Amino acid sequence: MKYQKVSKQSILEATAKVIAQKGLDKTSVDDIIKEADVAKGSIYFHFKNKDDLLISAIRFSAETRINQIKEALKNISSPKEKLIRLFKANSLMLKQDRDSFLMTYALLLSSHNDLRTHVATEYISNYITFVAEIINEGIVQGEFKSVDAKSIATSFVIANDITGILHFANGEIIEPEKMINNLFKLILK
Amino acid sequence: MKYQKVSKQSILEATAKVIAQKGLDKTSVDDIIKEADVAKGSIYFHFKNKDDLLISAIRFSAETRINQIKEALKNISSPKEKLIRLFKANSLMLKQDRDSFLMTYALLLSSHNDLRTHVATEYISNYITFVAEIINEGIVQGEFKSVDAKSIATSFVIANDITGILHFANGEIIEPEKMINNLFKLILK
Amino acid sequence: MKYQKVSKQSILEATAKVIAQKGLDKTSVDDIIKEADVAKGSIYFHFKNKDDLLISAIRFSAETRINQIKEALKNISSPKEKLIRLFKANSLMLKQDRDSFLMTYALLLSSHNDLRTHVATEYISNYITFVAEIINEGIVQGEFKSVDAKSIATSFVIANDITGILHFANGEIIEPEKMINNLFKLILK
Amino acid sequence: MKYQKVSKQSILEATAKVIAQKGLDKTSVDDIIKEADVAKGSIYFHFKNKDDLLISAIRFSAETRINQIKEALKNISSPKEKLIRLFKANSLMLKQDRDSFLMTYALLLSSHNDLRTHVATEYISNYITFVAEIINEGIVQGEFKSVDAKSIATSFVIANDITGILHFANGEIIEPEKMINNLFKLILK
DNA sequence: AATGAATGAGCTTTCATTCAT
DNA sequence: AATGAATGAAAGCTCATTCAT
Repeated sequence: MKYQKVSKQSILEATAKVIAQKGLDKTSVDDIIKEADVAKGSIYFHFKNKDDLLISAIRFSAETRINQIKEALKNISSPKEKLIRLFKANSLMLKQDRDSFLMTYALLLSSHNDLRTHVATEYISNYITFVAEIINEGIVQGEFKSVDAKSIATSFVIANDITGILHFANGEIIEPEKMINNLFKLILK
Repeated sequence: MKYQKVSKQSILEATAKVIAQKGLDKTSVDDIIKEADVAKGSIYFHFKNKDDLLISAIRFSAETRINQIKEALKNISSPKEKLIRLFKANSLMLKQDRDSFLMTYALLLSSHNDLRTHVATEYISNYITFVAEIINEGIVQGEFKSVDAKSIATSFVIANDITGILHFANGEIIEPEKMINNLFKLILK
Repeated sequence: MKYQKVSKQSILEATAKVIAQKGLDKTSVDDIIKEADVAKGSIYFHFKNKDDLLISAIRFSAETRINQIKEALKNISSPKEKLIRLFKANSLMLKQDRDSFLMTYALLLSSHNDLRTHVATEYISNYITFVAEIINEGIVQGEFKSVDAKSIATSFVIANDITGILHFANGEIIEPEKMINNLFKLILK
Repeated sequence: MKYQKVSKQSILEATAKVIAQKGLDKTSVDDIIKEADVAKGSIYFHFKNKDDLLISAIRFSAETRINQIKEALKNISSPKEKLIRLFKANSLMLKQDRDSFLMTYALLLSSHNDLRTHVATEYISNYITFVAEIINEGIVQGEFKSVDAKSIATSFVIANDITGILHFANGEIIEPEKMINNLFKLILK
């Protein structure tokens, strides 16, 4: 391999892919450089250390997901319709890249009070706030019952993601779509 | 330290504590023996290897929790009352022993399709089934609306546990009790 | 290699030998374990890190030297005779194990204000003080002129060691024995 | 930073400074480029490799020092006065640029029989020869006792430099000026 | 049963050197 | 000439596991 240009983003994508394949705690820097086809030193030129790389990769994935969701909701005005589309988009992404979700939650639960947790919590907090806003719109517009938006948003988002991760790992847990539909009915007027 | 009797249970508790403190992938056998105050060899006398220890620790914590919950519900007949007590007991345990919950979910999300995931999923499956049965009773007895019990149970259990773990790590996520109350209202007749 | 007993001292000796062969900055832990015939992990069981090992090895060598010197002076009462014997013993050791001296001074000059310098300075300080005491005795007993013992001791010890190290590396620098004899004459009455 | 002219001299000075600060075996090319504020490639344009840089740095420092000394002795005829001035100039340089002395001796003692040692020894040899000539002049002119000039010169130079380096690092070793004065008295008629 | 020193594969990281720009 | 991203061999270190006591 000879002095090719290394892009930070391609390292991040390779990292996310390897984490997806091997799991967070079994991913080695060697795996990543093989996948990204870069020299080991290049990793450490672009990232402070392995943890920095892992966190950056997961943040990158999470941001990509959020952006895709927001893209899917453009031009939709009905909050009800928005929520339906949002969870549909989320489910689709879960099926296509379950590992990206797994990574985020694994990171979230990998320890606490440090940078890792902070990055993962940030994503989930943002996501919940975004969903809560839609629910509040729906309440104002009369589509949804008068519920506590934050509570509902929190349970929807977390239950949906985790159920999705587990369902696609083994059939013991029910389909997230079925679950979310049944929850959804409860807040519809 | 000289030839003390080693209790398996104290190793399991130490394991849960260390994983909760340091995160799954940063927990070493050395950390565990320091916390448990036993010799390294003793770990390998009582457990086949590190993974066996981790899995045993999930099983132990999960069984302890389930038993405590069942104990708390003895002699209660109203399904509504049962659910209230169940989530109260769960919250109490979360506050007292967040470590054990964190470990269970950390292992659940630590990798793919292996024994760890299986054991953790088993616990959650059992728990969900138990809650779903109570909900079904409540529907039959007319205390709850006619909902899909499995869906509701799944979302309640998962949202409650994860929200609890996150809430007590940092204030960014709402209180699990508040959330579960607001969810609960939705299924009450 | 199978679970043999590892002695700390044999590691220290092997380390000193490797430093002697390769030089302080080219000595790797791999070199040391090959020489000592122990596993890498054993090094890190007995020493905090590589620097700790190097410093310990050099301290060990320095102490051994000082003890040999003191041994050589036992039962001698004349300060003049003591000094002669001391520098003879020192020269002998220098010829036999020039590298042990080299190590000490390399460490001394390898950086400053940290543990390394402290250890090396300690040895030299002790040695100088020891020589100064002999000179003072000699002054009192009338064998030596009335000189500043500390100044003379410092110059004798340092000039002798460094000249020895350099002389035995290449002939460009004069023999330490010749030099010290000529210095010695200057303080004799 | 964009296309500034790189001066070889500033790299050499930075090298001496970094080695003095961090010690020879902990000095990296990265440290040097940061100190010199030049690009990494520029080092390898001006020097064949790291060892070439180190050797050039000794040469540069040594030549600078020798020239300064010779400058200080111009127009002085008395050997006694010459020696006094020489050690005064040396002491001044040591105080002002201890780095350069430390580097020279660190490299001198860094390994065996290689180019580094040779270059450093060359400097010391030259210096000793220069001092010995002055002493011989002094003997001829009747200012000094009839001593072995080379022996005295060797001990003066080495003891003075090393004592100086050590004294200014920590107070445990006596002042070089005090020491050299006491030595000086011994050869005065 | 319990202990803890010993093992070594495999990990993360460093760093002298190269080279496209 | 100068720059700094890219390279990869080699370094230091960790840690699950073994086993003599």
